[in-house]
Amino acid sequence: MPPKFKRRNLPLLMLRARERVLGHFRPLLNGNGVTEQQWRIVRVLFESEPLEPREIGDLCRLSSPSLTGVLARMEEIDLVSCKRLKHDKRRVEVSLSPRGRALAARMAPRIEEIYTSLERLLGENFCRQLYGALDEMIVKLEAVENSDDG
Amino acid sequence: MPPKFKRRNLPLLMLRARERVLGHFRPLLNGNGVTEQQWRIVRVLFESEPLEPREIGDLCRLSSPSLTGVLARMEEIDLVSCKRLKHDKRRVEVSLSPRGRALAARMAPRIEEIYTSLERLLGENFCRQLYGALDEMIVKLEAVENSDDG
DNA sequence: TAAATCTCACTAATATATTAGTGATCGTTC
DNA sequence: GAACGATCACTAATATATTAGTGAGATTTA
Repeated sequence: MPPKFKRRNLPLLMLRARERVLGHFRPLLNGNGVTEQQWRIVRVLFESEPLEPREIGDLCRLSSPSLTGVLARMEEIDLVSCKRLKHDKRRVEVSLSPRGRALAARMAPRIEEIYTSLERLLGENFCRQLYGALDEMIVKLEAVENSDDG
Repeated sequence: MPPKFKRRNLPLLMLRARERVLGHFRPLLNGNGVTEQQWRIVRVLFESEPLEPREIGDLCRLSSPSLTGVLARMEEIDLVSCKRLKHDKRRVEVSLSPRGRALAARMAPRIEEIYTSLERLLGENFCRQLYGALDEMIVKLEAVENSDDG
């Protein structure tokens, strides 16, 4: 029985690889009571605060509808605080709460440890090339998305 | 303000790259009324039929709970048929329906076209190395998952 | 062969993803 | 400055993801 597809399923292959990577972080995230998506947000806010939902969505690849729920839950468990801008009532400003900031500070070194172990498993050179390849993919496959603007 | 993390968010980077790839397939999938997950299943069944849920879950990286719903919906819209095995009533056998098989046959060449255009955008050599790198990651990061068996 | 164990699909509950659409608000144009 | 178009967060509806747990049914063990 010859294969009916010449190419392997690339999105599936990328999903598999990503699952493996996430598998190394998941215990830490679960142990600290944050989901993967919540951690993405905590992480970007820890680097630069405050941010607006639209910016967070772009940085963390979360759609606007997803973001609405995620931010609501994060505010619920006191990870972030959201306040509407006075000069533009459409917009919202999101910041880490003290608890969220403490969580980020506490988790950061553990996260780095995991990256160190990943680099040991994969090799530093491999990792460098991997990041480069992913960046290159994102740039080269980006144009097509925006080509149906007009 | 120095960065607080030495490493970039690798799962996020992989998600971004995967999103770009999927962006090229999504119009075709949506146009044919199948979700990404449903297409993964149709595709593996088109290559080798029949399969059991557990096998499909492993091949397509769908958890058992997700699979239950996805397969139910696929049976609902007549893409697959599920029948329980006589000699082992725990197990189920999933096959493509005639309609599912026709869909796969009709979509296959369009899928290949998209891969061709991706290869043109990224370069054949790049793609070959990409597949290799992802395979390597999956193997090298696999051991750790199974190391907490005992 | 009865009990303990294991496998399998499935349920339950909550969190996200995806697609389409909406209302309030802002900037621009006339 | 009122109509217009654009932006923004948000809602609604459906599909998946994740984690924990269950019960029927097969397999192993005692």
